[in-house]
Formats: sequence, structure tokens, C-alpha cells
Amino acid sequence: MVCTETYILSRTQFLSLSNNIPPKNTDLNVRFYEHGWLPLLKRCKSMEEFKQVHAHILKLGLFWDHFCGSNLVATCALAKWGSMEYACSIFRRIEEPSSFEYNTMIRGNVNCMNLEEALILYVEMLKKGIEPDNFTYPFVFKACSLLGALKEGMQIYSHVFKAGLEGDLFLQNSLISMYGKCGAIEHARDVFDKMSERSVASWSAIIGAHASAEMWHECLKLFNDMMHDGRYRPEESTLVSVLSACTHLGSPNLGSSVHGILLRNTTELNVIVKTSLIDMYAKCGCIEKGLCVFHSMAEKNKHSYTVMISGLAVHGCGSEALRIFAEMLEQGLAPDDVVYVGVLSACTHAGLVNEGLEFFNRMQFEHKIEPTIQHYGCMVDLMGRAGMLREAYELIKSMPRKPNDVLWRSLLNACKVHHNLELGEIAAENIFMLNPHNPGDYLVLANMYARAQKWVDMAKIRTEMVRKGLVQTPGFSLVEVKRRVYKFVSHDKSQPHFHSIYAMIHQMEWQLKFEGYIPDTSQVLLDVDEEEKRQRLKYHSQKLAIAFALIHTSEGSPIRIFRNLRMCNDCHTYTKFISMIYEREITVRDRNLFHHFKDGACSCKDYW
DNA sequence: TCCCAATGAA
Repeated sequence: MVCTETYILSRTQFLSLSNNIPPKNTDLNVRFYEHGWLPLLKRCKSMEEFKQVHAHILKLGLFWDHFCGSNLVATCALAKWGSMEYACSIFRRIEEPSSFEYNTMIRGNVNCMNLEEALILYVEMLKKGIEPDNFTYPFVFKACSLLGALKEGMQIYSHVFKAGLEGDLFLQNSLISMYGKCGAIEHARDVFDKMSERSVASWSAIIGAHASAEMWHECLKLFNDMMHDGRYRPEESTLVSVLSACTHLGSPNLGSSVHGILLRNTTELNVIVKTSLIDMYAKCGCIEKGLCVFHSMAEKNKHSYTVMISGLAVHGCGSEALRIFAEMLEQGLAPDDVVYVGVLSACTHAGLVNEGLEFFNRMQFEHKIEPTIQHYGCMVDLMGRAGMLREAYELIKSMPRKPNDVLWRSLLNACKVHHNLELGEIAAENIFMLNPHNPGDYLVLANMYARAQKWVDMAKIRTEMVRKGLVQTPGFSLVEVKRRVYKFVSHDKSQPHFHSIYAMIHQMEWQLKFEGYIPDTSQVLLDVDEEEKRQRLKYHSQKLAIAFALIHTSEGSPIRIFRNLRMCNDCHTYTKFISMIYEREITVRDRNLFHHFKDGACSCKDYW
């Protein structure tokens, strides 16, 4: 019971409430509402305050008012400070609970991730003969979607028809989300297509469904359809899915326009939206814009720090990433395994070897995080980069879990860079045992043999590739010029103005030679003479893309290139020279990191 | 007279 000396709500407030009794009206409903209990309940800011109000209500005998009980349950179950246990104890004292109380309890349980409990309550409802209504199903479907319980969800959908609620807009929207989350995209699509009436939420749900299915182009298409319809104003949740599509498609221009739509449609962007923006900018190569959004955030959480740190990591900004990690710790946010992947890879890409080794220890012993296979991968990269190949090999062997092919591939790559054929062979053998279908691995090994002039071994590997029917994935480079994306493959002559591009290449080469560039033919695996090898190198897709961009963009503007494969040594050196000669910043996104070429140097410090 | 749907990281 309430103790009059310690209550939190003002004394006069309580006195005035107590003075209002007995009520003028004997009707209980009027009594509960007339005396201002509802606003008082809504004003509760903590469990303490709530318990006091609850105590007063009990003392005054108001609890038996039907609406009083349901409002108590609703407040306690749904407030941030609430308690499901306490709400349940109140709920169980209501003699004849209606669908309203059940809905509230189901919703509360879904919010605290007691998903089975939510479904049990739904079943209990059915057993007691209380009819679920249009409010019940959205919560129940949400529980199913969080459980990934597609079958159960579909079964429950059949109840909807019995209740004649299949036309309800909210219900259909939740159904789309459930299908989306459970990976039943065609079902989601089917519901969406058959809707007689839609809201923004319907669009958000269907766009989100395609985002979780990683159908990025479809996401953008749907968003476009929605905007063209003209009746809907996009919401933050809609745009988060669209941003995700921009991120995965690597389109900073699209992403920026979504940013613009956000700013035009909402006053203050929430944490989730801002986090998605940072991630989008970082992954699209615009790390400065990502930092800008990050610094503009009043409220940051674990996710925000994680995307910022791993964003900086792939851009080779290691020390900046570590500074932000320190800030995260200062804020009292506990680091988890994901943020440590970012921290360790930041150390790797910036060549901060000692720091990386130290963080690997701190993670385990100070923050008690078991290293996952990703962490080991970062460490192998880190040691490999520093030339500590033996140590990396020992680390892999000492792992408590079975190493995967990705890990061995890191070692193989390190061996390639440091020309250690002996360990390279071991790494390759392990890769071939775990995954014999990746042509790139065979090529790296063949390359290493070629470099060591072991032609017989090289030929063996090539034969092996042919025998397995493995063909090298064709490499391509994408470059965006005047809002259009152009794709180049090696020796490409499909562009309408390819003559001017080839002429540009000749001009560039003349200047490159003047500056001291020597073509590195060591990675050309053809049995041809040196001159032929040089000819092969000359028209690699990245070089064509750079030439094209140099012709068609204004002087001094940055060039952004995306490629599907790692670049060869020669393209790397070549691009460094070009960035100096033409005074351009060139950003190339590789399979796993960004290379920022500027003034003749690359942010990866020549390790990739 | 109270309760609906959606969103972020390796």
C-alpha cells in the first residue's frame, strides 16, 4: 500500500483526488473517467508512481470498474518502464477479460519478446470463446514474424476469414510484413497486389519485405511506383528500406536523394534512420558524409558506433575508427562481438598491427567476448599484412573451432603479397579441401608458381581448373558519370565512343612512362611474350573506366569506381600514378575495401 | 472511453 510520506506524485494531487470521493454519480464508468484517473495513469513515469496510483485505486474500490482494470493493464504492459509480470498479475484479477485486455497482453508480450507467451494468450482467448478482433491479429502476426513461424502464421490467417476481418487494412499490412520476414515474398506480394485500399504502411511493408529478401532493384522500383502514385508521403520506415537498397547497390546519388526526401518530410531524423544513412554513405564511398551525419547525432547507440567504426575501417581510416571506439567506451556502451570485428579490421586496413593484437586480447580478457571466426579472420589479415605469416598460421591451427575457407584465403593472400610459396601451398590445399569451386584461389596459387618460375606446378593448377570446369569470373568496373552508370570489361569496345577512350589511354601511358611507371606483368598468366603481356594489361576494365571518367568529368572532380574483383598489382600502381599526374582523387571499391588514391598514394598502404 | 502495421551493424 502507499505510504503517504514517500509518494512521488504531489501531495495536493492525491489529496484532491481523495477529496472527490464519494462520487456524485453512481455509474462506475463515469466514476473512473470523471475523477481524472486516466490522465493520472498516463502521466506515470515509473513503476513506483504506477504502484501508488494502483494502490489508491484499490483503496477506493475503483478496480471493479471494468475500464479501470483494462487501463491499468494497458499502462503497465505497454509503458517503457512497465513490467509484464505486474501487468499479468493485474490481468489475472480481471473477472471477465474482453478482447481488449487480451490484445494488450499479447502486444505487451510481443514487445518484450515473450513471443510464445503471446501466442499462448491468443490460444487461451480462442478457448475461452473470446472473439479476436481487428486489433488482435496485427500483434499475433508480429509474434509469428519474429518467431519466423510461417506455418503458424498461415494457420492463424485462416481464423481471420472466419472472423470476416480479411479486408482490414492494418491486418493486411501486418500480414505482408509477416510474409516478408518469413521469406515468403510471393505471398507478401500476393496480398499486396490484391489490396483494394492501401496506406503508406502497406508500401513500407512490401518494400521492407523485398529488402529482407535482398531484392534491391525491386525495392527501388516499388518505391518509385509509390512516389509516382502521388497519394502517399514516405515515412522514415519506408526510407530505411530504400536506403538499405542504395547501400547494397552502392549508389551514393540515389542514397543522397533519399536523404533529401527524409529532410523534406521529417523534422528530426531518428537514430535508426541516421544509422542507416551513415552505413549508406560509408558503403557508397562517401565516408566524410557518413562522419558528418554521425557527428550531427544527439543520441547514438551501439549500432551507430558500429556502422561508423566499420565504415571507417573499410576506408582505411584506422586511427579515426579507434578514436570513435574510445568514445563509445567512454559513453558507457558495452562493446559486443560485432563492433570488435570493426575495430580489428580498422587496425588491419590501417596497418595498426600492435594495436590490433592488443585489442584482440582486450576483447577476450577485458570484455569477455569469445572470438568468432570473423575475429580470427581479422587477426590473420592483420598478421599477414605485417608479414607474420608463421604466427598467422599458428593462430589458425590453435583455433578452438574449425577454420573455414575464408580464413585460409586470408592466409593465402598474405602469402601472395609476401611471396611465401611454402605456406601458400598449405593454405591453398586447405581451401581446396573446404571449397574447391572458387576459380580465384587457383589463379592466386598459379600466380605464385609463375612468380617462382615453377612452370610445371603452374601448369598443373591450370589443368586442374580446366578439369573442374572453373572459369575466371569476368572482371568489370563501374563508373558513374553525370548520373549514369557505365560498365567496362577488359578490352571493352562496346561503348559508342571507345575510340576516344583508347586514345586517352595512349596519352595517359605516355605521361605515366614519363613519371617512371613500369608495367607489372607478373600477374598476367598467359604463355605469351612480354610485349603481348603489356598489351593485355593496358586495357584492364579499371583503366578504361578511369580514362572515360577523365574525359567526361570536370578537372579536379573525384572519380568513383566500383569493381567486382580485387584489382591487380598493375592497376593499383597505375591508379596511384594517375591520381598524381591528373590531380584527381580516385576511389575504387574492391570486393572488400575502398582504395582512396590521392597524390600518388593509396589509403590501403599497398596491402589488399 | 483505451489497444493496431514498419525500420539499422560483420
